[in-house]
Amino acid sequence: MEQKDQMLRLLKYKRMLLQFKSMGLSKIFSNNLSDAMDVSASLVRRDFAHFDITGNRRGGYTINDVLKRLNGLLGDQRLHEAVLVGCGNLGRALLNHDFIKEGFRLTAAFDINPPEAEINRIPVYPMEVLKNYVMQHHILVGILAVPFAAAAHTRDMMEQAGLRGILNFAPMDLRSNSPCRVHNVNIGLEIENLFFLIQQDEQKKIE
Amino acid sequence: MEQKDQMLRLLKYKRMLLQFKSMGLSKIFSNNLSDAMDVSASLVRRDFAHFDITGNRRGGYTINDVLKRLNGLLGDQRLHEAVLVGCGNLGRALLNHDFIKEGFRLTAAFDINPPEAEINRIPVYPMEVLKNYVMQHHILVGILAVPFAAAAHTRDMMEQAGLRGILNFAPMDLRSNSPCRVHNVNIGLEIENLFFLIQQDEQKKIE
DNA sequence: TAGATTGTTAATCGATTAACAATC
DNA sequence: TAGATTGTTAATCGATTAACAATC
Repeated sequence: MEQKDQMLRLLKYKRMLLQFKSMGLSKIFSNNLSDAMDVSASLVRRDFAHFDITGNRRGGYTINDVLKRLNGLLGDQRLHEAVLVGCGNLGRALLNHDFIKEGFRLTAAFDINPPEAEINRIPVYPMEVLKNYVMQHHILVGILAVPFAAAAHTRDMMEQAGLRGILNFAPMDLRSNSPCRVHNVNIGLEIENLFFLIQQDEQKKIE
Repeated sequence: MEQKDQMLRLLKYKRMLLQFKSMGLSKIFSNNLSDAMDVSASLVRRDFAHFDITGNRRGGYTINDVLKRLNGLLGDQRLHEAVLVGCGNLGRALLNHDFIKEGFRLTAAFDINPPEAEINRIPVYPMEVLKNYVMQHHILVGILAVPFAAAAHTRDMMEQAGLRGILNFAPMDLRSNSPCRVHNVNIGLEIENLFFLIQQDEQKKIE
């Protein structure tokens, strides 16, 4: 978990600040961000200080300045590119979703058996050409959306293709190995966790 | 984050043990679980001890015993039921996915403007009847899969309908209020986070 | 018995918070 | 000036780990 949480917070600060900015604000207090997100004002200031984001001891932080600094920290602002592997239901849904606003786009999709030549104008290729495509286009990140049974094998292929990061939607936690980061999004696990927590809430109410 | 992580670990232990069991094992060491998951052996033993799951100082833990205890802890084993709100691309994909193996099923879907009467045999109703349905069927958990602009409003409707937990897929973090838990799954944020971490990896390599 | 693994304690670690002096 | 907010320090908190005695 280390500083991964902090990075996620930086991304959230950025999004939140863009929202405040679009509402016409130009200054912001650590307190405002604390209210708008689930973060203490102390932590906002600490995060900012840690990355040399400074404010004014009377007037708070200048949104534009903070955004400038965050953009610098969060890396190149060109549109990021990623590929998708697995064109089942979930894969198709992701292909049909427009992620431009979120800073990246899917440039190609892959499937052992491409159901169509393209989906939402994104070309669909057979798995065999994944490696070539990834290397030629210098793609770093891929979304894995294949069924349980194919997950582990697909992960290996994606890593061998040279991808450095994988967002895994298959219902099986995949491990992260050194050259390739894997983040798991396990929908079933999240739902079961919710059920469990709610059940506990009920029990507490009774006690 | 508190003990939420611990609960997630319990769910993962369960899944992992089921896998080991299906492979024919009947005994397991804390070390095995440590190897198979991203958890130290120490933590496995601590988690188990914390929930009175005991093993044998020579032969490790009996998988069936642990599973029995975990099932008790993780709550009723009847199939959990949830509803889905928002039948766009992502919503449809979720409706077409079979979550039975993961312990729950979607019993109904809702949309301001139902595109079809049913999807994958799951009925789709207009939003107006959400509250009635949730109350009549004692549904506790809902998946939110509407666009950004509708997210906050939809969340309110779901809470007012009586749902106690929401899994939010809209690209906007929603806050958790006391009677209703909200867990956010922000795909865009996850991807951006991956890009950022990878970029940092590169920089470290250069240094 | 000798060896291996659990169960448990104290130590460590890192992240978060509280508090307040500095200062705009 | 008086008041408010940052920047920063030390205190707190909780989760994880290391280590080892108990014991099968």
